[in-house]
Amino acid sequence: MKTRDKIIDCAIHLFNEKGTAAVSTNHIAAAAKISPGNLYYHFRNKEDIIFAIFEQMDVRGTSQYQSVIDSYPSGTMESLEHTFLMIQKFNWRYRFFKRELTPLVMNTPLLKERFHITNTQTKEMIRFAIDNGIASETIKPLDASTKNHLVDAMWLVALFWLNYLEVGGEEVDDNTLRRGNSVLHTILGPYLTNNF
Amino acid sequence: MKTRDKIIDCAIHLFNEKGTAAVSTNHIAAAAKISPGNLYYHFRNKEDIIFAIFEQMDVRGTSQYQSVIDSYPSGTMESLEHTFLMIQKFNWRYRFFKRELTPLVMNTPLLKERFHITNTQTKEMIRFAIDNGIASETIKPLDASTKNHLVDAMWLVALFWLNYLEVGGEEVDDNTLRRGNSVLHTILGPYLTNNF
DNA sequence: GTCTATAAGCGGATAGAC
DNA sequence: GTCTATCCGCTTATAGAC
Repeated sequence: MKTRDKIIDCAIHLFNEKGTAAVSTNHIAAAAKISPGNLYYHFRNKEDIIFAIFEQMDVRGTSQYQSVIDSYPSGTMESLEHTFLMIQKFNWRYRFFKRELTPLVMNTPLLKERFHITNTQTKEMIRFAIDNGIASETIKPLDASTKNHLVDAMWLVALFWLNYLEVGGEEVDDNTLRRGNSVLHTILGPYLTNNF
Repeated sequence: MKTRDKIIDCAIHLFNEKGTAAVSTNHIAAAAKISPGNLYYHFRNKEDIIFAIFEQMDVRGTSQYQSVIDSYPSGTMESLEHTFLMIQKFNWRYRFFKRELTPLVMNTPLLKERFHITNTQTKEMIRFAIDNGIASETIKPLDASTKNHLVDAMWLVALFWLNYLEVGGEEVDDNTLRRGNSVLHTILGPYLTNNF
């Protein structure tokens, strides 16, 4: 394994354990069993490492999303559920990032810019899925503003469900993740054609 | 103004501007125009200050909630809307706390314990409001799990709407806060008796 | 690419005078 | 209650040898 990747792996692990603020570049170097100087050969600073982690997340996330919609066509309830669970497992893997999402995005200009792109794309995908649902008569026709609010509601739940569980002192496991899915279904359900 | 309160005020302001990690006790002391030593006379450390801020939030929040439900009986749509907007304005005032909610709650045992109480109480209030809505036939009868999921959905939106706006690069103003209200209405609307 | 050594600075925290 | 002075430890970051 390349040193650069080893650094990223150890950083993810430590950040998930203790949060980015409590983890120094020295800690990361020690965990990766390299010298502090070596770490600075590969990265300019901690921010740079965090940004590299974000890029990894972004690339892997896109490819995972692709494999879900290859298996379950967009706009079906199956694809919705599998996408949601995929996102949650993903968020868990990089959980420090979602926990500190707002400060990280706000205080790092580069990250802000890049996250904004991903964020916008994701909302467009949700909108696209809803449109497909309407076209295939899974979802009832919606006026524009209701559709916008549903996109917001669904993306909000997907982004923050993990945080919601953690601040509530709940375990993150299959049960609680599935409950997130049920919450999503409670929101979307009344807008489905065959809900009752 | 008492020194202790001056420290708390300056700390809130600085934390909101730069986040808790970037603000040292020295910065707070300088902003409050007192010596670093004096700060340590009033608080054991930074964590202690954050906890004091949480207590202030908690006390003021409870009293504000009281004045809302004194004006608008629990279970009406007016009370829901006013409560939501009140919470958002409140979250904005202590916005650093909501931005860093998960790390703060997870890494501070004392805060974890206290937040858990508030969190549980709030969910009970939402449930109480829904029950009142059902009793007064504003809300259709709900089975137990749907009710649970609605409580989760509504509290999730109330807790994280500000974060949702900020990570999306949106301004926090009357417009976007009202949009949060609309999202809530899109979620709850189909469960109302007179929605359409 | 990787190491050792180290500079420079900051943050947390305390002692002791007033 | 408030100040000044100060100590320790840690973190970031770089220089230079291998």
